[in-house]
Amino acid sequence: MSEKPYHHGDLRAALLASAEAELADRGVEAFSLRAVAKRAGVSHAAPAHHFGDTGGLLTALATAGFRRFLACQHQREAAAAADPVSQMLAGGLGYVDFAMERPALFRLIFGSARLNRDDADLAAAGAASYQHLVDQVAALGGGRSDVTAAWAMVHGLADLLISGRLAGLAALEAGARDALVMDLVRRVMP
Amino acid sequence: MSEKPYHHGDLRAALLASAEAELADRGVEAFSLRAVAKRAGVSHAAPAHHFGDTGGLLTALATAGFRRFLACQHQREAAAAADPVSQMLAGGLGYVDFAMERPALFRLIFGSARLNRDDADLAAAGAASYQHLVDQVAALGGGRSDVTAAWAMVHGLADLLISGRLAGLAALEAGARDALVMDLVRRVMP
DNA sequence: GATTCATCTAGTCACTGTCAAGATAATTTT
DNA sequence: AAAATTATCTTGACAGTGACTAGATGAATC
Repeated sequence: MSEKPYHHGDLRAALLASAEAELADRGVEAFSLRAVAKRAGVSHAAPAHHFGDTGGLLTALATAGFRRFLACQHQREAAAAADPVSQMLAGGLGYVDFAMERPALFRLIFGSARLNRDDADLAAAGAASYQHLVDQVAALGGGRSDVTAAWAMVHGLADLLISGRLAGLAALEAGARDALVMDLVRRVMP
Repeated sequence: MSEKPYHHGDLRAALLASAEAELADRGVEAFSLRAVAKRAGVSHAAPAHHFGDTGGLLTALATAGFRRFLACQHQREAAAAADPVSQMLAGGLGYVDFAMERPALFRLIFGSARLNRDDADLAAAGAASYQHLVDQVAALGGGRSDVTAAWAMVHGLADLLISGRLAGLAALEAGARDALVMDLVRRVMP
């Protein structure tokens, strides 16, 4: 196979990977479409065909990010006991895991103004995440306000952690941090 | 006084005001130094003398923002009863008020990567906000983990609200929303 | 095998942040 | 009061950016 075939093969996936790397390196605010293209070894206008504009690429990245966000929670849940309380605590830990492992992606998903809010895939991925939380709270016999309480607590923890404002908590060894996070989530359980 | 004196008089303050307006209009990610200058009716390089670069202007804006953030809480607290519980609840309401009134500024303060983290004034303003929370929790007899719990809860609420993910809560009439926020904060009190 | 279509490149435009050089006015010094 | 110094602001330049157009390349279809 030649070094530079005109057709990339799976440029869409390659661009998404490059975009995530760029996002992690430079953050949402310094995100550059041309830098993504350069990283993928492709011309500066190549992304346009697959994603339209920058917002389209970021939206696709956020959609994939939402799915991995859920996967992160499922991973923790699979390693936990099956009772609703343990499952909910595990979900919270997965939430925080994702934020700390991919802070820029977390911020993109939950805070960026550059996403196409009316994108169907993105909305579906976001709704799936929300539904997961609702299910967990329902399994505990909780209602609307319990969902809000749990979400706000875990989300606040995650956001403050990656902003560096919970330095004491962030500096803890992983096990100790998990214990503290679980303690906090327990406070808002129905 | 002529229409366009060479020396502005108080360009620094004027630029800060323009910057905040720009921030509110276009968000952190689309923030443009040149647009700020144009808005203030001044040449594109004028801001550099007062703030250095874009990060410098945003840092100054964030510093002022932190002070107004505290003022927003004080305003609520002044209207509340003097007991520690009421004061703490009022502080939480002020926290959310600020976020909903100036979402972009809130995001800048707590999330932006474009701030000079080692700026002394910014650090001091941030520390003052944190200290206020610590004091309120201490007045309730709470400790470290209570501070984290309260902060995470209120911050998570604020951040989710301005991201549009708590549409149900955001749509509530102000009084009803306040009641719900207070109910949630009460859950994490020591 | 010819045509059609998807994919990618190259070039352009207005806009951005930052730097350097110069113009203008206020302040200080003498 | 006059001169020198300093602070403030403008102008012009540069590389980098997102988006658009036109065109080149190769795969798929008929």
